[in-house]
Amino acid sequence: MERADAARNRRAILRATEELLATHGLEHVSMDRVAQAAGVGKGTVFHRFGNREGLMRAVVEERVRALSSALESGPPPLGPGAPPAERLAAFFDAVVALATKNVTVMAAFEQASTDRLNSPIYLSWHAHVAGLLASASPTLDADLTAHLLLGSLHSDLMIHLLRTGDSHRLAAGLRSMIETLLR
Amino acid sequence: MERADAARNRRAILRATEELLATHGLEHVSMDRVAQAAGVGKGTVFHRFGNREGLMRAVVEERVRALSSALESGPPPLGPGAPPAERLAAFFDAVVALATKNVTVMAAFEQASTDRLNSPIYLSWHAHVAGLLASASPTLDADLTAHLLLGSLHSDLMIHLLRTGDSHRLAAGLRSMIETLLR
DNA sequence: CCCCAAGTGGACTGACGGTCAACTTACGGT
DNA sequence: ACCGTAAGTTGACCGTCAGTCCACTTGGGG
Repeated sequence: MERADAARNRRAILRATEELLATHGLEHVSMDRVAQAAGVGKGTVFHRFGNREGLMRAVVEERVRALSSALESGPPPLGPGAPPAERLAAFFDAVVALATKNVTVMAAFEQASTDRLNSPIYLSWHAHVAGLLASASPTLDADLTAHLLLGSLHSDLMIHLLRTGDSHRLAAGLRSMIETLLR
Repeated sequence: MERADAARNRRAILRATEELLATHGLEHVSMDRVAQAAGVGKGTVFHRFGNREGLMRAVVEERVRALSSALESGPPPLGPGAPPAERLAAFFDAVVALATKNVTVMAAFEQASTDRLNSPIYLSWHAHVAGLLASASPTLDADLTAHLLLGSLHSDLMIHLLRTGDSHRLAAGLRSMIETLLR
């Protein structure tokens, strides 16, 4: 079990990280600053989260949890029940919205991550997309296509689209791309 | 003009960087080690290339130069003359082969780069792809689609595909994706 | 051959992620 | 109510990094 003070500190650290990421750029959010902002020693941060990657992953996982559960047990078209093509469209609408609202957090995670493509979040999203693609179109290379579609969530591109004011085009573009691929 | 010793050092630094990247992982290639391996002082490296990003960009540009000139003045289907769809397919075949052979170099550049999408190389590739897409299918969002297709060159994905032995599927997948999109 | 702009080198700085051993504390068992 | 201990906390410390700076050297045009 996790002691009460440990749980309190975990929450404090997560909130401090989120706030620092929101107010300053991700490059100014060092582990020292997180510790200071959370009012704990640096050792505590590392004891809780292992390393920078672990901390950023925890922050991302918090922001993503709602979508994850909606995917596996929510109402259609996001959850099970709707036809694959519709579920795919719904998923990308949702995930693009999520990524747009959390660019900085996602970017911080990507930067700290050594193997993005093996992170639990990416793996589950990839499995979800690949599975739906495969059941909607058996001739497609579902595994690879899933990677290509998920590549659109890369923070580089998100930041670029937000800066140029073109972010609204991403969801639409993906929708029509999916439609074309499954035709 | 660049003095003779300066030119010699520039080449030595570039070669040292390439060799270190090839033999050790990119995370073990520090500016100090590059300087030492090239037999020059660290100050010289920074004087020549500005910063880590500049050095890595220079290495990448060297590896990419042949493709760039083939695109704008080489024989079809890579160069001008062939129909857009064929030029696109040829481009992605070539660029995937290039990226496969130079994963480490590309990865080092990405990691050191602060704004990949505004680097000269990416800008020129994006313009090339977007232009061809637009002329082959006026209804497409060519600009966005070009970003999505070029996302497949991200080193994360390349490394993953190489590790799992699936790299050969990338070129094929892109070919059929382009064909589908332009149909 | 001389001069100086161009080039060089490496000690130095500040910041970083991560470690660790000494210290403190929550809390289940008695 | 108290105590023993496993769990948690801490910040000084470490090695490494990218980048700076200035005293010094040198290529090569006039």
